[in-house]
Formats: sequence, C-alpha cells, structure tokens
Amino acid sequence: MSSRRTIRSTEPMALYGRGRVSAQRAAIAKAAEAMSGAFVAEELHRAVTSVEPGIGLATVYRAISAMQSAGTLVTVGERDGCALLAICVRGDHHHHLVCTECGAVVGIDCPIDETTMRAAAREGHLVTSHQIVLYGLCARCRARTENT
Amino acid sequence: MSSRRTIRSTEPMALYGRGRVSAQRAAIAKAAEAMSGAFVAEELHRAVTSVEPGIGLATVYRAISAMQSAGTLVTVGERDGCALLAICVRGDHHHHLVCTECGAVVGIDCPIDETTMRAAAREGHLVTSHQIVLYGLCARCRARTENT
DNA sequence: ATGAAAGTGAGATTGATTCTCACTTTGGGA
DNA sequence: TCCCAAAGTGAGAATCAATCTCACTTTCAT
Repeated sequence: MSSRRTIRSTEPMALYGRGRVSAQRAAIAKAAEAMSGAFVAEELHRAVTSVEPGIGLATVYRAISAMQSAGTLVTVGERDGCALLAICVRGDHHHHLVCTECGAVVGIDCPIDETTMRAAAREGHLVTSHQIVLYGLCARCRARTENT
Repeated sequence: MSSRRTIRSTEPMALYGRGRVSAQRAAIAKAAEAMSGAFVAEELHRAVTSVEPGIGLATVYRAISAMQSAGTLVTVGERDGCALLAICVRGDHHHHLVCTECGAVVGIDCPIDETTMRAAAREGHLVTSHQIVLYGLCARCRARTENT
C-alpha cells in the first residue's frame, strides 16, 4: 500500500564504511557529495528529495549518523542552532575553515603544536583532544571581495 | 498574589556590564561564580534555586544571555546536547581547556599563530575568526590520575 | 514620589533531533 | 533460486533545550 518505489542503488556506499546498500543511502551519500561546502541536515534532505522524492527526514538523519560514525561526515560548526555538516575524506589529522560567504569548507593543518602542548604541560594540564573551527573567506570569495 | 519575595541584592552585577540590578541577577551571578568549572544552564538553575528558591529557569537563561553579551560568560563546548558554560573574566584573547574529569576550565593561550594564518593565506584563504576548545585533564586531576 | 522601561515567573511554544512501530528491502546461506 | 533474520525505512509522535508570551513587579532617572 506504500507509494515507496524502488530506486536503483548506486555505488558510493563508501561513505558509510559498513552497513547494507539501500537506494536511499546511496542517494543521500551522492547528494552529500554533491553539496558545495557545509550544509545542514534539512538542506541535505531537500537536496535528496529534489532528486528522489519520498525519502524521509529521519532516514537522512540516520544516514548522517552513519557517515559520522564512519568518519566521512563531520560537524564543522553550527548555523542557527543546526549542526553544520561537511563531507570529509581527508585522512590525516586536520581541521576546517568554513567560508562565511559561500559555505565552502577547506581542510587546514592542525595548529596545535608542541608549543601549545608544552605550555599546557607547564601548568600541569594534559591535553588529550581538541576541537577547532576556523571561519573566514575561501580563496574564491576572498578574490571576489578584494578589489586590488 | 505572587509568592515572590524580595531578596537582598548583592553587588557583583559586574558580570552583566549593563542593565538593572535585580536580586535575581545578583544571585545568578554569584552562583555562576561559585560554580567550579564548566556548567550547564540547568545546573546553574539548580545552584541558584538551592539558595534562592523561586527564581525561574527563563530568568536564568536571560541572565546567561546577558552575561554572554557582556563577554563574562562563554560557551566552552557542549555536554549531552546542552551548551557548556563557564565564567571567564580573563581579558586577552585565549581559549579554554575543559577537564574531562572534573569539569574545571583553565585558560590557554591561543595556538593560532602566524604559521597557521600564513598557511591559509598561501592557499588564498583568509581566516577572520576561530573557535577552539581543548579537552584533557587539569593539573589536579592529572596528578591524581598519574601514579608516578 | 512617579512612571516608563526593564526584569520576572509560569507556562506555552519552537524547532532540531530522536524514537516508535509497522512495513519493506537486503543479502548470506540452504 | 528461495528464505528469512536482520537492517533499513516512512510517517508521525516524542524529546527537550532554549525561547517567547503575557500579566505582574521592581528599578531608577527625573
């Protein structure tokens, strides 16, 4: 009785790491990869349903959760109380610069160096993890903004 | 008909920067300063009402908002989906190390240096702001944990 | 002393995210 | 190829931190 129809499944299940291949997840992963820069759950849902109508918001949230567990989707901040997400396949330890103009996300090498660790250690503290987000302008927006 | 009673107002309105002196705000500021380390809105509310019953949760949220605007209260992360807060009166630019053991918050010098800014600039990007939170063990908890 | 503005309490509301549940799809065996 | 237990899904309900509304109270410049 459901109006749910079978959608052809595609291959980029890679973003999930594990789990079954469902047409919905494939469509969601594809849409996530197609997003330009950072996005919010609701935006991803809109993007997916514009291509494959009928995919529920809960399914999108579940897919987001799965990709986050797999480490291929990360939270890069927040916007209006919503988690700001971005696909991230870079393997090494790094952080992200979110363009405040267009939402683009670019990887940035971790600025936490020996100096910081040692300064903390000097006070007796031990840094075990950290969370860093940079905001600014991506190269494209910077070039567009600056009138040399 | 209200059971609200007059509470003596204290002086530490300093955390608000501006605004009128109300007994409630004074009590909230006092409780916030008395908290050991980072806390959540609900915890601050409990702390305040344990001393001055009758103060509403909305009032606590309003006070939090006011202190954040004044820059004396900052968000240092989140815990179980709730904003993790901490009093911060240090004037210079810095960040915080939140002890994952006891919740203590200690100021840490900003690790974003010329190197990072230049690395971003090399790619054409411009970093305008950033957000950093360090997690680890404060000196006290580190000492307690390590059995030399 | 006064009154307009700021602040407050209680409860309703909002809105992102999660959960429930009955149903559908997947995929490793038999 | 068929089976079926487990995984996945859609719709809508439920959560719950945070905000808003509104009638009432307090503050403080005048």
